[in-house]
Amino acid sequence: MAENGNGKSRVVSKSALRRQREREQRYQTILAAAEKLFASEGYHGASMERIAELAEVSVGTVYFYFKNKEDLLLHLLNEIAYTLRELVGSKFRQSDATMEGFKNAGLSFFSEFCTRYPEKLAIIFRESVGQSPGVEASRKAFLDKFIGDVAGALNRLADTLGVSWRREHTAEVLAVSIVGMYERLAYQYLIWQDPSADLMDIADDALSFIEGGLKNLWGG
Amino acid sequence: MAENGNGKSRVVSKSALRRQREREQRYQTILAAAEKLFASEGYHGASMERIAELAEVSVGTVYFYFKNKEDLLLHLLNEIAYTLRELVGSKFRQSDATMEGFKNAGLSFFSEFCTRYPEKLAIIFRESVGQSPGVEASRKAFLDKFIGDVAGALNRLADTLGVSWRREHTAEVLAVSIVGMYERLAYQYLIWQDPSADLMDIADDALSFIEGGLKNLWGG
Amino acid sequence: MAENGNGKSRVVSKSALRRQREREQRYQTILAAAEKLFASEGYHGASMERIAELAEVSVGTVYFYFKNKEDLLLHLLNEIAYTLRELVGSKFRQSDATMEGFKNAGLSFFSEFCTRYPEKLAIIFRESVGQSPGVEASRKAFLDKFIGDVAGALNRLADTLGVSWRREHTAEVLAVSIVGMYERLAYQYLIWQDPSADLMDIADDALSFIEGGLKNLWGG
Amino acid sequence: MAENGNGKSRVVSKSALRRQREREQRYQTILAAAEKLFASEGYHGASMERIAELAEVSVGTVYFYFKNKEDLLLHLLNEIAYTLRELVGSKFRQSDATMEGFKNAGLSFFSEFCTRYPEKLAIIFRESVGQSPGVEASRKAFLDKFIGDVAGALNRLADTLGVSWRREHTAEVLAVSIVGMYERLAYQYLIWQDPSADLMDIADDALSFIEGGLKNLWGG
DNA sequence: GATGAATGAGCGTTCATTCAT
DNA sequence: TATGAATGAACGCTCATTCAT
Repeated sequence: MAENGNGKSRVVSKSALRRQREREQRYQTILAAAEKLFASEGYHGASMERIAELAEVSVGTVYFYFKNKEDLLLHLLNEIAYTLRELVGSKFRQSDATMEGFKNAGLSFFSEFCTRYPEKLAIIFRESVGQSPGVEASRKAFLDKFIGDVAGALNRLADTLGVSWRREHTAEVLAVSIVGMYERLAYQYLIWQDPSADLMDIADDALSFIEGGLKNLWGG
Repeated sequence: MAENGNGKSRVVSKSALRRQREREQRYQTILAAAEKLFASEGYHGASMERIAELAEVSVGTVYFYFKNKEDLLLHLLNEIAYTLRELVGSKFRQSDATMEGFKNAGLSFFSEFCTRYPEKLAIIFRESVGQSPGVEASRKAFLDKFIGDVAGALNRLADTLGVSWRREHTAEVLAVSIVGMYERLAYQYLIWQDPSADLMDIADDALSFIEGGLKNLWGG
Repeated sequence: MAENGNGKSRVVSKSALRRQREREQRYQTILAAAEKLFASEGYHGASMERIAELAEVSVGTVYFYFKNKEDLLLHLLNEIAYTLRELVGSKFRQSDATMEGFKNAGLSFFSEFCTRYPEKLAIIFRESVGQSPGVEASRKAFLDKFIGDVAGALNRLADTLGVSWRREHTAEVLAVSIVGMYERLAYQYLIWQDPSADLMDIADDALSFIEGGLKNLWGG
Repeated sequence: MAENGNGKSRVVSKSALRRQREREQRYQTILAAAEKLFASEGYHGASMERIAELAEVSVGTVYFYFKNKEDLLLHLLNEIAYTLRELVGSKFRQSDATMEGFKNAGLSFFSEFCTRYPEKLAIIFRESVGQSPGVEASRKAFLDKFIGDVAGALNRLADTLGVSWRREHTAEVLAVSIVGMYERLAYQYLIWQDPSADLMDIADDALSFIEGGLKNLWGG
């Protein structure tokens, strides 16, 4: 439309685009308000009214963008899960099949995600736990994919080294274990307490531990 | 009182004892009802009335034994935490400073706790997450102690082998990591899905991984 | 229990009875408040809070006695239906198979029910119309029974006179018609306007009309 | 305007006419959508958004044509009332002062209105009952006119037969009664249940009953 | 004229908690 | 001690209505 000479049509197009942009912005504003409040007051502690207030819209508007409170958490969760996989999962998927790459991917969980987005961390590992079957399903879907990212990297590592796993599910079990380690370390040292030691030292210890565990399995 | 010759006092004593016993029983009945309902309906999904109903007492009675709903969860959590440390933490504390002992202690988490008490598992790792500052504090206190159990075993292992940690907090970090592994493995394979592979194989993979990680750290 | 000499047991019995009485009274108080408000503000216009206020109880108490707003209307409707059948339907059921008895029964609809209970009249013929499938079903159930009362009287009249109906459903159709007459007359002259003529004259006209219709059918 | 030679004005006129036609069409489309939804979901169950959706216009457009929801019901009600008086009331008004004509007019209520427009039937006798003072007033206005149609026919019948009424309001009372009969018969056998007997048999029974009632009153 | 995003008062309902008996 | 009826604050949610575009 922008190509033809019709001024009006261009105007329409412009205003439609602007409306689209505003719509997207409002959606994000509400999501951001929910993120902030869910993290600080807890999912149940944050009322829809307070979320609307913080987003500077009316309750009705929140319900215009999200079906209900659970839907809001669900979308927030998916957004966070996407961010986490974008920042960290992608590192595992792109890792160059070296131990160094694998460790760096793990490191990015702490440096790129946890410290930069403590609220997202709190929501994905604390607020969304056990809230409802739907949310739990979404959490599982995310974790399965994230575990898949890690397992994929492990498999590529094994391939490169020409070694194989002890059992069919070993790679998956290790991926689950590694994700569990990351999760609890973040919970312990970032949600529950400030890291008394430097977080990078903590990550380094954990990653060396993982590296050793893998090397040993592979007869290193 | 029961020792003196006063018949009446002995009777009183008897009935006092009986009352004491009944009291304790009621307390446990309510706790058991809460455990069942929290695990199946979720903490928020289980109302005090339904808990009272299942325990075959009135709501008022529940409030006689527990200050409020959070207090009920708190006591339940502590009971479960006690059981878990009794069954598993004790193994770490008593481990004979051999790798075998350390692994067996880890194994008992799955065989003695998770499979035998799936409801306790759901409550401690799902239902009590992020419910309130008080509950979080209780969860943290438990996990700190449990992590201490594991760290203690690690330290004894290191002593025996005559090796030392890379950093001051390394043992703690590893303990946190190991507990995180256990937690997520249990969540993944027991709360979210039936283990497609045999649970003992899963535990064996994880424990070998841990063993390797430690050995490697220690220049094994 | 009151028979044995045990004073305490009598006391318990007394207080239990009193509680029972109070319970019943509260139930009736709430029902009465709802009747008043539904009649004056309409079913949708009357909020649960206002009903509670008028009954001098809390909202929670209303919900203790009634599952929800529809349930409240349903119970009210049934109570009113019972009253109506007690006052009027019974007259039809007991009518002595004379035209006089039949007409007197019809008269009692106006004199015993409509004028004495204008609020019940408004609820059963106005407020409960088309409110929900459940309420509609209850209304139908009541009307079917009431129509049955009238049809029964008609059949007894016919028997006595040794006449038979033109068709299988004629008695029912006439009963439906007669009930419809009563209903609309009451709506017109008592809900919508004060009877410009004397209500008893109106009833007399209608009843003579009915009498004539029946006589004529029977070759009178 | 279309008559003058001004081409432009004719074009304007044409488009003005077209616009006028479209306007009328939109109005009717919305009314039809409301009729359908009020009948199937109930007045309160049908939201303005769903009505707009079904009419394939926006909510704003509905509010352009109708002041508010009550206004929409009011217009719908008047439209239906007009149809009913057109189809049935007119028969009473035009009845040739014979009993046959009077009965045929009554018959047309069932054959021309109820069976052909079950949704209109539901709205006028169920959905618009007790919705608001304004709607009740409109309902009353319609029924008064309809009752007037019937009363007029009755009066002409009486005139022809050279008989007079027992009382001043007798004709009106009978008209109200007859309308009530029709209303409830339709509600009972068309809204609540399929007629187990043939509807025309039902109507025939009712009309014979009426005929007899009248004849008898007039010393027939 | 038409749009549809935005509003917000108001609703029905829940449930942890209390307290007279 | 035990009861369970009573409380009422607080919640999630709806939907008729408005108005800038």
